[in-house]
Amino acid sequence: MSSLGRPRAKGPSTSGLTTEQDILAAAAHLFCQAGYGSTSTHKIAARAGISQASMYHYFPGKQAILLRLLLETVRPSVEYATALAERDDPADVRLRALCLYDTRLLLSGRDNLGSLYLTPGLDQDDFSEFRLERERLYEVYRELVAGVLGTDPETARPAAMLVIGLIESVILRRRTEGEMNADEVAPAIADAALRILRVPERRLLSVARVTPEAGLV
Amino acid sequence: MSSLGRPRAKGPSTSGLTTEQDILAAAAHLFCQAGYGSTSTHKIAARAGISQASMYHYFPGKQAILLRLLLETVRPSVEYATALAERDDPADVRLRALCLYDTRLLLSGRDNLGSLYLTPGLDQDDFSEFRLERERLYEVYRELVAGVLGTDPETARPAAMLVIGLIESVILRRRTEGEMNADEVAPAIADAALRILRVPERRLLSVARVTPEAGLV
DNA sequence: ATTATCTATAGATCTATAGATAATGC
DNA sequence: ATTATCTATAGATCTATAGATAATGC
Repeated sequence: MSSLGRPRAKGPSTSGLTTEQDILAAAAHLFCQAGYGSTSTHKIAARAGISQASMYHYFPGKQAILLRLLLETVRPSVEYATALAERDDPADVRLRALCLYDTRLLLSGRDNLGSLYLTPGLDQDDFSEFRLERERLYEVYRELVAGVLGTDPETARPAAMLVIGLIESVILRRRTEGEMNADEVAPAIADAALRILRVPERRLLSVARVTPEAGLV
Repeated sequence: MSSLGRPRAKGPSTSGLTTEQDILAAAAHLFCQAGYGSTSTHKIAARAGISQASMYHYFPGKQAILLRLLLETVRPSVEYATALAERDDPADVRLRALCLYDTRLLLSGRDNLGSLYLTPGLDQDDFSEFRLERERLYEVYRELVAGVLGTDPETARPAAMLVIGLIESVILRRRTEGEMNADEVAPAIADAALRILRVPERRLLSVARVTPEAGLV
């Protein structure tokens, strides 16, 4: 823990994190609480325990911080999904696992990081990297839904959007209702996703049996 | 159309709306595009065709504008829902009608006004009036879902949240995917809502038959 | 020498108010 | 006289940069 550079005016970080991580954590909290637009670089720096100017040593601006947070949030999902896509379990089993995983992810963590997806302006060029990752995730959903329905992925698009919408609705729900018990909510969401796709109730029972609550992979 | 007061510097409103409505429309557009926090009173005024200071003649600040927009968006839903709650059609028929109505409402209008529900900070005191209205709407959902499930409304709460989440997911979808055909999406959402509640497929067919696409009431 | 931080600050922007002004109404 | 607007502006805040400084590394 030798510390290079001039020491912080307000004392060293007590978080045990790097300064970059302190900044990301501070921004995550403020973006989720007050919103991206209402959060100034000064407030982020203050919460991270550094001066406003020091932030620019790590990020060229607020936008770059948001992009990093978005990527860090979507990437675990994409990785899990692409791993799932290569397995040969039945499609409904894999889809249920993905729903469980994503719902848990959205309900986990101290801040409602999923709510960053709701930030206006993500259709701007600067966020194309995030949009691309998200598109990869959506693609896996389409493939799995296609597998369940017995159609091709393009035909499955509207149904997949219903499923994705249901999953992402936990972001809004966490916002309005506060914290929830993921072990109750996640299976309820996953089952609802399969019901939307008309998976019969008796099939649901056996799918639930082979999906360990921890998810596959 | 006699016009009281000093004329606007940039010429009279071409919208045919009152100045108050011009302000609300301008704010709606900017809040939805750039987000509440990133929208200044100056930008709102500029889009409304008045000076920044003139805005304060109509609203004490940005927050009051947001509140008005939120109330104007949620109230039609609440009215439709409470009217529905008093009818004696079967619960599944009424729930389907409400889902159709709300989905259509969220998909209608030039701006994605539903996305204002996603604004951080609505848990602040200043928005209690909006939260109360929204709670009234949610209550009707719980009653109708309870009717479908044959339980009491409190027991129906988790299932109702799934349905509400599904409906509200069209806000996110409109944000990410752009405009959609409400006549395709709304029935798909409504049917999915009933499937989540395990309404059997054959019952769905007859429910769809008695729900005129325009909804009840 | 290198690094991570700092302080200071210019210039932009933003909010909210004071007070003037250009219409109509009486 | 009343009203809806305006212009002007004080004071706060915000972003981004320049340049200084207090550590460690060599």
